[in-house]
Amino acid sequence: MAVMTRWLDPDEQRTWRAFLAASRALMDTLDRELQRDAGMPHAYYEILVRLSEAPERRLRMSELADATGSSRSRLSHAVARLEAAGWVRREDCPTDRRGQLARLTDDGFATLAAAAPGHVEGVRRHLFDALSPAQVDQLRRISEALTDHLSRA
Amino acid sequence: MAVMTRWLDPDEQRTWRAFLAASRALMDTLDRELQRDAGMPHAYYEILVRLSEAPERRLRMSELADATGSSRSRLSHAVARLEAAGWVRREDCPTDRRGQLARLTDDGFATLAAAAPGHVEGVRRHLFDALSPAQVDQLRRISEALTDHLSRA
DNA sequence: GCGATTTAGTTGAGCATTCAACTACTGCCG
DNA sequence: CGGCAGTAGTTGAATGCTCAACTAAATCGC
Repeated sequence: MAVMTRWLDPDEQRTWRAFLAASRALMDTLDRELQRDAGMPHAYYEILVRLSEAPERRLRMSELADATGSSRSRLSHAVARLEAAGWVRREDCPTDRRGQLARLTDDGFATLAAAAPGHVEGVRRHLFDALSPAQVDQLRRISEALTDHLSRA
Repeated sequence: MAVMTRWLDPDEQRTWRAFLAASRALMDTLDRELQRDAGMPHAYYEILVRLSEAPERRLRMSELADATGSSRSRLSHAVARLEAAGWVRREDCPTDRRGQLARLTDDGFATLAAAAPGHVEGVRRHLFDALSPAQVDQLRRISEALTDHLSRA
């Protein structure tokens, strides 16, 4: 049962490679800036952001994993590092003895607050300043369609 | 000299997070598929693709690094692994004694040829099938604007 | 043509991520 | 109740990436 491959036509090829190059370049740039200015990779910054927005600045490990689009294992390792840095503390979950809560410490919050302006400025300069308002809107719709599609599969 | 941070408004925030989630989910999915089906990460696949398209299936290390948007160091490590797998061979550059050429072996080409249909199918299913033709066009323009902007900075 | 700078590429250490295996607890179904 | 499938999270090994330091060769400037 030889199934014909639906190859990419030249336009699709160009789009795919452009997307690949752009998203990689953007993430690499932001990651490098954040590492330089705040001493943490972007993935860790995101974890701190999500915690800072949660009630009492704490979340179940699995909710945090979902929120950051990370695997359980990755999050476990990451939180271990963040805990060693003093930015996060682990707490037992009162309602489920298997569960753990990650809580953002004051120190972690302060570190995040110090890093945020520089990082936001980076996102603006490298992403939004390159796009028209219409393109920003298009990018949002495209991204949401993509996420939606991927989560259905 | 306190410079006001240009914070993201709610729309921008939403766009940024959607983009982050979508590109990460897409790349993770394709990476996992490629690892499962071809035993290599997406970055390595890309290296093989670029080599396969080059005259005599070989390129200078630095051109290959540029083509794949990778650092010199990363490429060195990657080619070392690809060489160990028997998919790439290093050759001395005849015109610059500092230089190295990476050449795709027949075995590497065969491996690539075997992996390509599945991977292309994945790109189509996870990316293009989720978007309208207009969105594909928008995504290309956005990506090209972004790359252009980033390379100027 | 000779020293200083730049460019090409590699290397090793340290960090991040993945995968698979594992423990411990919950909740369901008989 | 008792067993058992599913869920929560961790761990260690293997892999890949980053950064900084390094070697070696080309090129620039005088």
